[in-house]
Amino acid sequence: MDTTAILLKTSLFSGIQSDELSSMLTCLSTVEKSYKKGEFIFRAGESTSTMGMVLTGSVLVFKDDFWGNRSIISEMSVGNLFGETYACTPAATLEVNVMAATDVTILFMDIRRLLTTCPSACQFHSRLIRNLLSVLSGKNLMLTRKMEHMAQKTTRAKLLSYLSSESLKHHSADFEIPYNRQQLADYLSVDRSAMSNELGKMRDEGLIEFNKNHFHLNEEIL
Amino acid sequence: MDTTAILLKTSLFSGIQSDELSSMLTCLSTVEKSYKKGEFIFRAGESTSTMGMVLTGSVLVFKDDFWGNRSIISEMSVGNLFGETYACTPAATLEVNVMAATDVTILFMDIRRLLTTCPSACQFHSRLIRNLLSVLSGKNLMLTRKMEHMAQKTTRAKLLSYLSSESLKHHSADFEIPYNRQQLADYLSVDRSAMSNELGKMRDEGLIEFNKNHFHLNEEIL
DNA sequence: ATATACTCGTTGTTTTTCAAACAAACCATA
DNA sequence: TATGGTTTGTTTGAAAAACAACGAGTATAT
Repeated sequence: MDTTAILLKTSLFSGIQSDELSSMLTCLSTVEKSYKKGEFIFRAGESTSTMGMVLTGSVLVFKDDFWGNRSIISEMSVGNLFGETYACTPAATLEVNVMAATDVTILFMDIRRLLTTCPSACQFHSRLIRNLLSVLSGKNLMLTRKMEHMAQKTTRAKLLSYLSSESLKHHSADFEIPYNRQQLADYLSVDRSAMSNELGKMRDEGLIEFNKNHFHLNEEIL
Repeated sequence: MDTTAILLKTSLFSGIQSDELSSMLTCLSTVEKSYKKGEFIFRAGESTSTMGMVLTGSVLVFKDDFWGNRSIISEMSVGNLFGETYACTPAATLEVNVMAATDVTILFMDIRRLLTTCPSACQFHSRLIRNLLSVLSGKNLMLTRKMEHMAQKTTRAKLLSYLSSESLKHHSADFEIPYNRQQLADYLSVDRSAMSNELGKMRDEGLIEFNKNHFHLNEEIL
């Protein structure tokens, strides 16, 4: 699938016509770039006036604290935006890292072109800005839901909270999660081995089944 | 201080001239309303197309889970917006509660007036929308910072993470926090008594001093 | 095919949290 | 000033999590 086809499906470009897109991309000074798995796309401490959109592959957004503990904020796959928060407040320096979770291609956009150019000059600026508003409020929702998982007291409760919400999101008791065990532990802020242990117990008790990244929730917890 | 003076200082109305304000307020169908401490302003499960701004007093934004555990997301004081995330996505129902933390007066604004009216009809709409963008990205920052506190493993680490960030915010080793003990525990997702215990130990070890809501961080942890 | 690195599960020990109950301090107000 | 309600601090045993170390399995690259 080419870049245009991908973009037209994203929430940022929702409502934009295919023939309008190319002039918008020029207007936003877009640059496409590829990264290998494990490479940093943004690093905490840097500042940026561009935001990125995942075109292929996926990225991880995370914070590392002073002691090296990693806290994963989210995984972003095709069509998702990252860095827009910092690009919106140019004074701020990045507080998060963004790393390629797989080989990825990223489309960078200069957000200043979106915010500072006179909106009436291009009639689609205002549409883009309102789309961006909706992207940001979606992220707020995502963050408050993640906090709900983290707020649970026990590892088991955190897992159930997360797995239930994934099940809801996928409209199915079967689904794949985008994290391996260590990443899931870093996402929920728990110890990996303790979490692995807890998953095993939950399987023994018949609550869930899983194989690698595939999970199935049994009836009793739905 | 009258409503106009308050509003002109808020980030939502930043850059708006005093003489423009009153027509904007009409345009946004604003309604002012008072609540007693403890009253609900929004309830999870409801839907809303209005967002609120705190004019006097303060409110708490929180989630209660099925078992009655409360997770406080944030306290909002004068000038802060709430509910804008849900007002931005009209389909969504509220996932949080908003309660008066003190006696408060709230200014409600119809966000649809902001989003759906033709932006060119009123030249200040676009300014407001961009301000709203900046408010939302500020909230994203706030949420990721809060997550950083919650991601810490021990109660002590959570407290230190939170208190340090408050100290930074106030540019001082002395500051007041907006929460009582139970609220702070609900904010950090820890047990109140264990937290109280930990605070006591930290005082004994000379790391911090506190009296009610006033805290002082000693040199060794700055 | 082999070496290497990575992932995942398991175990036992140590540390922390949880939950409940109670005491002390504080506040509003009658 | 007396009183009742609220907030805060303290203690305790029981439960849970964190930690560290190990081994098996899997994938990857040479």
